[in-house]
Parts: sequence; C-alpha cells; structure tokens
Amino acid sequence: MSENKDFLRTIVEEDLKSGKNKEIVTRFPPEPNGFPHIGHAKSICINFGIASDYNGHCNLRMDDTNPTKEDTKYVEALKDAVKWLGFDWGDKVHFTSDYFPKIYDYAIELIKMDKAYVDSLSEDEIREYRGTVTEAGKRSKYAERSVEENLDLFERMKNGEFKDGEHILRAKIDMGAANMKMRDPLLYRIRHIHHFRAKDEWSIYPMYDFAHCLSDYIEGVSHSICTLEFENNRDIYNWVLDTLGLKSKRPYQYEFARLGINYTVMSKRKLLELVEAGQVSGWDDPRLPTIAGYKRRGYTPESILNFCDGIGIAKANSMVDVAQLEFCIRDDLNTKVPRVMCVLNPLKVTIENYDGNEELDASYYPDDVPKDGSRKLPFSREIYIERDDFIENPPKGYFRLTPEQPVRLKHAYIISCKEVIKDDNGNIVEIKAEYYPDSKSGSDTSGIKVKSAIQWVSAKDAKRVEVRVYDRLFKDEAPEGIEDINPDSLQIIKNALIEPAVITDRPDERFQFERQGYFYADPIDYTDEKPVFNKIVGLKDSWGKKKKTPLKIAKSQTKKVQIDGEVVAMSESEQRLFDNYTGKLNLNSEVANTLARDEKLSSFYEEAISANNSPITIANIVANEVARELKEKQVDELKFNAVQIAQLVKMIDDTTISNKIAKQVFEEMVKSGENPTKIVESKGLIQISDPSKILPIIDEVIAKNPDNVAKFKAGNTKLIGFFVGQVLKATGGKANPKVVNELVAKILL
RNA sequence: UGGGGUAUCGCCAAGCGGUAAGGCACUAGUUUUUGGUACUGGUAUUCGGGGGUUCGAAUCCCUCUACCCCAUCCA
Repeated sequence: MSENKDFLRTIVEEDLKSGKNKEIVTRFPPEPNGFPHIGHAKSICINFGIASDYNGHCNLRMDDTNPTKEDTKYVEALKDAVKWLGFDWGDKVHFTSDYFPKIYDYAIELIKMDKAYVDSLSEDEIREYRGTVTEAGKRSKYAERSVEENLDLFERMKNGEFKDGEHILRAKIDMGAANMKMRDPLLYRIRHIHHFRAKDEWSIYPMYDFAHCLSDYIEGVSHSICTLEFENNRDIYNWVLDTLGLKSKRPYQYEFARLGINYTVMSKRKLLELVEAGQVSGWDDPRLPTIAGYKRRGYTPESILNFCDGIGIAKANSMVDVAQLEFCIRDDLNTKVPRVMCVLNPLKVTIENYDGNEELDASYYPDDVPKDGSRKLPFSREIYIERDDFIENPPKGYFRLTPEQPVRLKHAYIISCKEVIKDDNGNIVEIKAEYYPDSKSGSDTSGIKVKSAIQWVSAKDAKRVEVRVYDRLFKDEAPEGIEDINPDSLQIIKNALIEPAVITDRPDERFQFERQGYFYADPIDYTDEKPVFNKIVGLKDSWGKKKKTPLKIAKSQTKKVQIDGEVVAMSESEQRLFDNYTGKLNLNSEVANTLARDEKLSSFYEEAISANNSPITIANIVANEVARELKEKQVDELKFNAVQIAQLVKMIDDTTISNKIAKQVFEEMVKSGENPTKIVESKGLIQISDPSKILPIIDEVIAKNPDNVAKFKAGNTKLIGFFVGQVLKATGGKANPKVVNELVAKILL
C-alpha cells in the first residue's frame, strides 16, 4: 500500500489498531434504479478496495426500499459492473428487502419506546409543519397518540388497510432541530405497489434513513462509506442505532466527495435524459460515462481501476480532468495491444517504379513492448496513405510526405513524391510516387534520411471497415444538459481501409492503429462482413497540438481582491473588557478582542491572572490554546483549570521551559489533568539553554546533512528551520529553540 | 438566512508546528522506422483573504470570503 493513504484508510487503520474493530466489513449499496457509471466505479473501488486491503470483506447490497423505481434489470447491470471491475462479493448478493421483517420489528420496538409515532397529516401539511432552515417546525398533533394506538395503526398499515399517503410512521426526535433531517424523519410510508423482489407481501416500505443504518448493522458492516450529500443524514443514522441500543459491532458512517469529470454528466437524471431524448444510442453508448459505455467503447477494467486509484479520495468537491482517464487507458493499452495499420481518410498513391507483389514481415509490437507476434503485410504498386500525411505546401516542421520530402512507409520502403494529380476543383486525388528498392525496412542501404514513417495499406488487399470516432459528448466543461451537447461527438467513417491481417487473423479485439489511437472491435455490431471499430482514445499528438493552439490566452494575473465582510460590533460589556485588556493589561488588540468577545475565555482568563500576574503570556495561552479546547466544551468539562494554566505560564516566564515544551505540557494537561510542574518533572522537560551542550548536537546534524548545508550556503536560508528542527528532535524538544536558532545561524553563515 | 461540509499548482491530491510529496496537464531535451512509448530536466518563495500566537505556521487561535449539501411519503 502506498505510504500516503487516504483519510478513510487512515480511519480504518486506527480503528483496527485501537481494537474498535476486529474485522473490516464494508458494503457497496446502490439502489437498483439506473445503470452504474464511473462514479459507482469509484465507490466500488473504495469499498471493495478497503475491504481487500485490510483482509475484510465487502457486501454487494441492493438498496431496494422504493419499489416504484427499481427493477431487476438494474441489479443485473450492477452485478455486471462489479464483476467486470474484478471484484468478488462472495456467495450472495444482499438485498435490503431481505431485511424488511427485521426492520419492521425494529420499528415496533421504537414505537414501544415512544420514539416513533404514526402521523396522519397530509403530505403538504407535513412539509408545512417541517418549518424552514431558519425557523423551527412544529409537531403534528398525532405525535401524542398512545403507544397502543400507534402499534395498532402501524400494524394495520402493514396489513394494507390504508391507502397510500393516509398514514406514515415517523421518528419522534425534534421538530426544532437545526439539522432539518432530524425534524421527526419519516420511517415508513404506505405503498400499494408490486416490489420486484418482495412481490406484494408488503404495503409499507422503510425509508432510506431507517433501512440503511439497520441493514448495515444486520450485515455487520464496520465502516459505512457514502458520498458527501449524506452528511446530514449521519445524525439519523446514529440516532436510530443508539436509540435501539444496538451497540456491539455497530457501524459508523463516513463520507467522501463523489466523482465529477469534466465534459460529461454523471447524474442519473441527466443520463436518463440523454438516453430518452435519443441523443445517444442507449445506456451503453460509448460516449457515456456509464460502465456499459466504457466497456462498449473499449476501456479495460484495469484502466478504470487505475483511474480510481489515481484520483484519490477526499472530501473536497472536485472535477477531474478527462485527460486523466484518457491517460489511464493509453497507459494500459500501450503495453498490451498489437499495432496495425489503418487509413481513415485514404489518399491514393501509385508507385510508378514498382510492379511486383510482395509480403513484408511486420511485428505487431514495437521494440519497447516486450511481446511477440507478427503478420504478413502485402505490398503493391497502388497503396493508400492518410490524406493528412501529404501536404503540397507544408508548414515549417512538417515531417511527412511533400513534393520535396521523402517519407518511409512503415515496415516497407521509402518513397518520394513525383507528381500530384488534382481534379477540376484543385483537390488532390492521387500522388504519383517512386520507391527506393534498396530502402526496404530492416535492410536499408539507401542512406536516405527521412523524418517520419507513415501508415499505409495496399489498395488491392485492404479491407473496408467502419470506424466510429468518438469525441467528448459535451462542448462545455461543466455541461448543464442537452443544450451543451457537442454536435460532433460521433463521426462515422464508413470506408476506412485496414490491412487484411486484422480481419483475417483477428489477433486481438483492441488495436493500436499506428499513429492514430486505440480502437476496439465493437462487441455488438462487428461482423466478419462488416467490421466495426470504436475509437477508444487517440494517441498523444504533440504535432497536432502545436498546430492548433500556438498561442494560449494568458490568464489574467490580477489576483482577486477580497473584500472583508463586516464584523459584528462588540457589546458594551465586551467593549469595556476589551478597553481594560488593551489599556491596563497592555494586551495586543487581536488577543484582547478574542478574549473579550468570548465570555468563557474572559472569565477563564481573569481567574488565571489572579493566580499569576502575567497578563500577556496568559492571554496568549488562553486565546490560542485554551480557546481550542473550549470550542466545543464548557469550562467545567475541562480536565485542567485556570490555576494550572497560571502555573504553566510561570514556568515559561522564568524560562524553565520553552513555548514549544509548554504546548506539549498543555496537551498532556488536556488529556490527564495532571499538574504542569509535575508533568515537567516526571518527563524531564526542563529546557537546555547551555550552548556547550547544544553545540555538539548541531555539529552532528550538520555532519549528517551535507546536502542541506550546501543548499543553505547557496542561499536557501529557510533551511534554518530544518536544522533547528533536527536539533530539537535530537534533544527530544528540550533544546532552547531561540539559542539553537542563533547558534545554527552563527555556524552556517 | 439556521445547520452541516470544503478551500494547497491549470486539474486531482499528500501534508496534522521544523526543506511545499506524487499523478495528470503543460514545457524543454535525449532515444525512437508511431510527432506514440521510455528516459532526463523545468514548472506553488507559497497553501481562499486579513490579522494574531511562536525562534519557526499550509498546519494552532481570531475573523472575513467563496463554493457544496439539507425544508422528496427519493436514495
């Protein structure tokens, strides 16, 4: 495993180390209501990847709690995707619907605890009662129903006695919760509809928030990993499990940012829109970011895996450049795939001094790919080359055939242009050329230097093939919808010409068409009579790039000026404190401000200075270190007190310890509540300021790092921090950093 | 607007008080019978802005700003 692991793996490792978990169990829990896309692939890689990295296992679970949208064809697609990516879900696929009876029992339990109730408000009323983000909601009058009544109603809901929407089961939490999700979330709704799996057994179906945490728990999941938009749902997740008292082997939820890729869309809704509007040929259209699409296009599972690995896992919303995906497929195919010759846009070349027929030996792989295999390449008087490979009046730096410049036919002879034949409109229709008999590939004695070797096919031997050239589906980097579609995303070339061995030998299904890109024999439309190839991705093209974008628009250098927002004014009493702090106690205004505006801090501060009259040092510690501890705690929850802080400061003031050590001691106080002087004593943290003790250590560090000494002497003065750090490390942090700094500077300068 | 998140190179992303990793993209060169590949180099005096604490801050504190998520009987 790489040393830089992502935050999820860090959590997993800590949980394993601390003994919180003995075994790692994850799960990939899609709702079977659409075709999986590369975003799912990321989730699959994370969940199955983490499980396998830590010798755990990962369940494949269909989250099928909403029968109106789900279908068995999607579960097949999901299974295919996981299998294709090379993961194994063990003996069976799990379904949330398998847990319906258990989940129902848990609901009953909640009702009995008076933690859930049957509400009979209408849908609109429920929405209205929920309040808004700034206003608290109000609870339904039905929340007062007795446990018995709730039990009765809920059972009758299950038995199908009520119509859709008549009643609903809700958790009794808090209608005023700041987190909207916690305002008595819905647990069960009535749905008289056929479930693709549970058939017609149920009239009620659990909601995501109730079913998901319980399914995780039932399966013994240790780490429930989902995407960022579920952050707010985590509170319910925990509430359900905690309220039901499900303690042992309880799962915890963690969230990561979902995958975004530029020039495409990833949402189910937008994908569906494209399919239904006929903008693409189906869910497996090679331009779509669906797994089926990539598969049809010719992407390999390895390339997708590498891509997912390469983009990392984090919590920042991000948009990955498609170029990164394209790199992964090129990188994968480069070492795997045979090179063949295909001409997409043919230009006829007649070699006037050639009359024979010969078959050339040609390796399928270049020298730098350690694979064997070759084919026979028919050569004849009439050939086709790519139209782009001849220019009558070439630009500077053009390496291919011109009236003046010869070129090598890959695996064959060098030719030069003798005559350019044009039609009435001035379009080039044919080149008359001459070949050099002694320039044959592999036994070239001609001595002619060419700048390039181009692909070609023999006119009478070439096979006609259809080539589908795909470009990005959208012209906009962050497309909104159909209006941003790239009209040229599909170009069908009906009459491309390919060397015969590709069709007759079929040495592979993926090829590199020399100098053009990687192509895939379409798994559906390809027939021997009518071969069809999909372009997977082009080769990197530094020539084409040079031509197209000679000048890049220099991005505006102007740094954005940020306007500071208004700061809330201090109250009168805060102002009084502030004036006192800056005036009488001589604190700097920032520190005084921090203290004065926070009641907890100011009272803590006052208490500390009454124990040790060192207002400035204490203020700094309180405003910086204590403030951190008090962010989410009350004073009486702290393990240390103001008097101890006063003692700590005393040791700083009389230089017993350095600021750095003080921080270390403070950490310890936070954890144990131990007296600071005792901590210093027991750990021997008294600082070393005597140069005669420090000097030898500095010498040692300098001797060990000659490179950095050289860099420093060359002017990299910020390396002083490196040396100080090393010396401090060697002394266990005890050396007086001020002294070390001075000493190091003196020695090295 | 209340709550929950997130900001490090053009795009991803490490980093958790002591020298700003790595990949993609870009760029220069070497090799090359693919303008491919491979190889070698160059790309952040600076981490959303401003202050503060410290010998030393991307990392700790204060504050401001921008973006994302939450008011489906969807997941």
